[in-house]
Amino acid sequence: METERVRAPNIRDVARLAGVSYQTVSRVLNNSESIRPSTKQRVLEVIAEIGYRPNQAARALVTSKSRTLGVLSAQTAHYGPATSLQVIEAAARAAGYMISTTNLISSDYESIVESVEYLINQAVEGLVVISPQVLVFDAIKELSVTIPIVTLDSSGRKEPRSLSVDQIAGAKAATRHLIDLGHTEIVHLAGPQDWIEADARMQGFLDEVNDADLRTHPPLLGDWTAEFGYHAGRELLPYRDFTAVFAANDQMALGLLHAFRESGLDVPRDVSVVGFDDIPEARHYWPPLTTVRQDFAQIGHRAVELLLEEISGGTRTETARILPKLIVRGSTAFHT
Amino acid sequence: METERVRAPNIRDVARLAGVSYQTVSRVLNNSESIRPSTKQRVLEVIAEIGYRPNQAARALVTSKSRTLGVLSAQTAHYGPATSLQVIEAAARAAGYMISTTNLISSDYESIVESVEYLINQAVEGLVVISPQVLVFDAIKELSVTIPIVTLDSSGRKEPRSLSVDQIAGAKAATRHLIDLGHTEIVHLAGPQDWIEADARMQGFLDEVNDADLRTHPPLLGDWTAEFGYHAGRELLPYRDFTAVFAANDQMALGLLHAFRESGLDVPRDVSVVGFDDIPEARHYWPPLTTVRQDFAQIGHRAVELLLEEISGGTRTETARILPKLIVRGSTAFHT
DNA sequence: TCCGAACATGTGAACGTACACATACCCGAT
DNA sequence: ATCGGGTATGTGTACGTTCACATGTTCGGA
Repeated sequence: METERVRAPNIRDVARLAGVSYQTVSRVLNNSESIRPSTKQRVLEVIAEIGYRPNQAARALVTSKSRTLGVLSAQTAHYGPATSLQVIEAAARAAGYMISTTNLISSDYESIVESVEYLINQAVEGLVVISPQVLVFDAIKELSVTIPIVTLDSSGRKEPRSLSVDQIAGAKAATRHLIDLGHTEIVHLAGPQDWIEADARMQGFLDEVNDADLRTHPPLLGDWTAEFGYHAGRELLPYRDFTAVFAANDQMALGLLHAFRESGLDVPRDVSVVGFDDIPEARHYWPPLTTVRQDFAQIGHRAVELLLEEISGGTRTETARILPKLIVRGSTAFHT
Repeated sequence: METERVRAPNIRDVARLAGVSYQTVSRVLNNSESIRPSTKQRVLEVIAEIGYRPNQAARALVTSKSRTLGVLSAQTAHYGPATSLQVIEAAARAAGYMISTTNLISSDYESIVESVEYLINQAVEGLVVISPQVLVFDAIKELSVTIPIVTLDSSGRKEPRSLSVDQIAGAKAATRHLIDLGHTEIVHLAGPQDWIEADARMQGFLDEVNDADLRTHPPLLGDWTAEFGYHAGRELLPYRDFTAVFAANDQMALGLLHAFRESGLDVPRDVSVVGFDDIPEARHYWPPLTTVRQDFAQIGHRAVELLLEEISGGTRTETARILPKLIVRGSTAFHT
């Protein structure tokens, strides 16, 4: 029966029990070469036996590397960001990094600055910005952040390292689809304009509508929620000067479907609706939603890849570009 | 023009510039009392001027406190866990803690152990287990984890510190609602049985059905997805020996709605459907879904509260209990 | 005027690891 | 036998902070 162990075992405890110096133990831990296999074996046995775990704080202190990545996100309760986040966490872990997350609740400048500072204080080695809002860039600039950053961008901002999901192309594809079906009066239910993604989708929509010389309906600015989509739908109804709506995400599209159905309109016979994201539920909405698929998992994965590459001194500056894909389902039909 | 600063300023740099000892700076940083206001002021000015940031690693090393909470989660892309996680992160941050997350992808024992070990290696001071699977408890036991744990439990497991959302009561309320509407043939579309939540909901359903002396249909075991709900709905159709379905979450309920509608059945006229969770979209499904609301935000908040309390030496052992609430919408109707 | 207590500040260590460098060991070629 | 060079291992130190303790400083009361 031993006495109560009050202190966690450290590298020197291991060394003593294995009959080697602490430096040898360190070498084993860091997979250094030029260690005799038998020695390594012995050390590993002692480690397993006494349940030694390297002290990350001590490591971080001496190497001045936190092995932590910061993620600045928003809307983490939504499918897209949540999925990306999940993949980022897994990818980072696989690479021996941990993740520190901040979820932006309000989008005022102050809280953004606070979040970025929080991450900086964690000594994160790199930063992933998910679904960035415009102000995030300002905050990063003002704080003169010097660590590598990857933004899951979408615009023409031309940050040196951004992972660009071509939202504009996606929005254009969605709009083009409606035009090809014969629709000439198309309304866009946009996202909040301080979101880069929302802005890009609106841009794509406007571009395509202009190219086709159609009348431009002023877009409605929403907040991504189904609730908003529902109310927007109800407000649109009295006018009936449109035959199709392109919503900036699937949730808002769902709200539209609800509002239209409730008032006796049939989708897609009377109105066509297109969403964006292709969340897993979209194909089970009624009618199944035509939408634009983004591969959130791939986005998260590439983001970590890019970031780690830059942290380890890579110099590649091209921006990765991911193309979203139009998924045609039952919520769109020919305008007759 | 100074030379390139290659090293981040430390506490001694601050001390020198402020004309005090490093210990005084430390005191300022830790809000120690008995510091002359003018001294504190001067130190703070220097800190702001040179952009000094305390080195967390050094702090953690000497205090042997990581100020990190571990979160063991699953399904983080789903609304419920994602919402809880988001709140947990915010609450922890507010308390000066950071969060280290692991998302369980597969539910095999090995990967659970790996995840727990990962968190332990981060030297987390406490552990929150979201939507736990049964095996998680075994893993925690086997690894003889000694840090405080709060599980967002739901069962009668009687862990000393669990935050119990009374899933059984929720499931009973949902089932009772259907019975009150005159339904006697009710099917339960359950979640995966290695999930404690899924098990508890099934339990509540079975209890209520037995209490009412109704015929017990064998529950279907699903995987939480709308896709599964859809296929389950299609498989149920040929039998038509039921008039109501209680799904263990809203997504599966959505799939059911899809399958039923597709085959010409009207919900709620021909079949009533109840979900669970009350995700924000549920009220915009067609028909708007009757479901059981859980306050995921509150859950996350209380979890952190409990955990921090225990970390700081609290000894309260009662389990907090949160009651979900039945939300009646259009997907349920009297059986005629 | 002096003393003691409360207050304010300073000094020496320790936390656990990795890095730079020093040393011991082994083997083959001279 | 001796030397050189690779391989294997050991020793000293630094990282930046907090803690325990030591010292200096101020102020009211005798």
